[in-house]
Amino acid sequence: MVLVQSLDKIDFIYNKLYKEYGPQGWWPLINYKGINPTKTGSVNGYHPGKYGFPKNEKEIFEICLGAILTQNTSWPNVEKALINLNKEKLLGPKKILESEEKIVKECIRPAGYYNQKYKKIIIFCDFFISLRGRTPKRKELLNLWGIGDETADSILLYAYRKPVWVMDTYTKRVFERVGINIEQKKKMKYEKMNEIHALLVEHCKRICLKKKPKCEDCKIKEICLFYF
DNA sequence: AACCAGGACGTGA
DNA sequence: TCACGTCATGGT
Repeated sequence: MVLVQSLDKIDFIYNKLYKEYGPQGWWPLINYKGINPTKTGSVNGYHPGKYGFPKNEKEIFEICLGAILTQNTSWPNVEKALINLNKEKLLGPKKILESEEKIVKECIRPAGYYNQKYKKIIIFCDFFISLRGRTPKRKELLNLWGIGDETADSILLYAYRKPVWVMDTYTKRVFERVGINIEQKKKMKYEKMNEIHALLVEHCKRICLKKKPKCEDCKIKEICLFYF
């Protein structure tokens, strides 16, 4: 116990969850499906243990689009939309802008909110082209209609490999439970930031954020303020 | 068959 | 600031 408390909580969580779940291979890319046989319903595993993604502009764009499409939406639905777009050869900003509204909306329909998300995507395509390959600033992303804190940080972390925290429902949940002040989050190298966020998502899906949390199976319960 | 998913925005208090 | 309604499909 004393030893645990003396360790940094973030490191403790990272080590425990990594040992339990293994590398998660985020962000999902549709051309790297199913490499990792481990899964929890929504995820097939992608490129676990490899942090060299995205490898090109197309993959960067795909991640950005996925980040928008997955707003309040389960990943399988997003994946359907991305596969549809890919089939229509629309996984590129210019292609989408040149395409008919009807076509694009039909592709992204499985991801839900397709009217709103179409609008968000069009705005983002414009912005993405204007970047000409450079990394966007967080404020620039937030200025875009349809991109809030979480989507912006997801894009920065997974599309542009910036070591930032994505404070989504899952991360907030664990931080709250183990008593990590979200104002004093520790920054680490990109690879670790990438992995720990994915691990927190996996942990919440399996254990912490289920209707009835499975606290008995939780590997980090020793530092949980809600566990007795 | 309700419930909810890797949110963001607009509105009114 | 903050609480609430809206947006929509698909899996459990």
